Formats: sequence, C-alpha cells, structure tokens
Amino acid sequence: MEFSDLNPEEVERAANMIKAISHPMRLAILGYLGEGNQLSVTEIHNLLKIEQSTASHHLGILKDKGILASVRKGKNTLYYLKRKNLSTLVKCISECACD
Amino acid sequence: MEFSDLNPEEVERAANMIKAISHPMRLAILGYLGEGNQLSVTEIHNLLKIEQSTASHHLGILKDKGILASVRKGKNTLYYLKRKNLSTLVKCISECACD
DNA sequence: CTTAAATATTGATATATTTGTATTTGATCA
DNA sequence: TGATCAAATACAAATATATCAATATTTAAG
Repeated sequence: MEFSDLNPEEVERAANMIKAISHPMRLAILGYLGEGNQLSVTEIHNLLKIEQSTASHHLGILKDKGILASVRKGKNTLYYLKRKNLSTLVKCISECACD
Repeated sequence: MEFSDLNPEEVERAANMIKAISHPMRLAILGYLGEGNQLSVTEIHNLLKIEQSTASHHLGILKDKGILASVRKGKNTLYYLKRKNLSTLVKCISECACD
C-alpha cells in the first residue's frame, strides 16, 4: 500500500485518524491503552487529571475516528485500541519523535 | 521503544509531529514526496491547486515540525522528506486508514 | 420506583488553525 | 542596477478545537 494510491476521500480519512491521535491528552490515553488494556472513562479522568467531561470528549473523538472501540461493562464503559496495528503506528511515532 | 516510555515533553513533541502531518493537504504533500522526490513550492502549489502562500505555509509547518527539510536550488527551494522512516510511518497510516 | 454512580451531552468561552489577498524579501539574469 | 521570478511573511476573516461547568442520560442497586 503506497500512500499515493489513496484517493482524496481516503486521504481525508487518514488525516482524520491521525489528527485524532495528534493531541497530547489523546496520545497519553493511547499510551495507557497501548498494551491491550481496557480503561473506563473515570480511570482515564483520574490518570490524566482532567475533567470527566473532557476525558469523555477525547475518548469519544478517538472512538469516532476509528482508533478506539468501547464496551459497556456494568456502569462503566471500557475503551480499548480497536486494532493492534495501531500499536505499531504509535511505536513508530514514538521512535520518529525521539531521533 | 514503547510509547509509555516517553516523558511529557516527548509526548508533546510526538503530538506536534503527528499534528503536522494530520491535514489533508499536508498528507497529500507527503504523498508526492514519499518516494524520495524533491519538489519546489511552486510545484506543490500547482499539483495541489492551492495558493502559493498556502503551499508555502504548509511546507513551512512540515519543516518546522521536523518532517521535511529544504534546500535552495537556484531560484527554487526544494522540499524533501527529512527521514526515510517517515515513509514507513506514512505507509502504516495509509494501511490503517484502509481497513 | 427511587437513588446514586458513571457517561455523555450541551453551552459558553478561549484559543488555535486554515485560507486568501496583499506585501515583502531574496535570488537570478539581462 | 533594475526587472523579474520564487518564496516567505503579515494580516484578517472564517472555521475548528479544547476546556470547564452544568445538565442530561444510562445503568445498577436497593
């Protein structure tokens, strides 16, 4: 798959996916979910020390753009990485950012 | 390199790099530069059918965030991918966006 | 059914981004 | 030097995003 094979819509979609993860809070969320963990909104809210509504908002964006999926478990909604190759992407990004 | 190894500053830097490429125009630019090509501002401006100043602006962002480098060649300034592992990243993104 | 906990949504405000027009800077060439 | 082409910058308007506080919704427990 070459990037130049993508049509404008796919480019748009790709841009949206990346935009979704290109935010410090959301990258931090991915850091927590990176190893197959499942976390609730409240846990994210506490881990990142941000408002509950803000946490929910960011998780919603990540879900909407196809990065995360969620499952209801009792009172909680657990979020997790939708595809494991996103782990690769995230690793790749961390490496790029370090040299 | 695990994502969770990054400290807040590095997370910030990673977020900035990704944010830089998470824009349809800029992704399209990367598409054109992906295979080791070097293109001038005017060429990008013509290829993408956007204003010269807009092209320059986007190229400037990509350069500022460490994605592209540039070299003066006569009247033109040629832009190119700074690291080739960014090609991998871009490919990875295109694949993620397609399934 | 009522209450409480966990999420989600809404509204308001502040901030950031994108884009085009116009201008300026820089380099080349006659 | 003066004219010209290429690129960068300044500025402003439109749009988008982030954040918090308040409210609504959903679910489970009693």
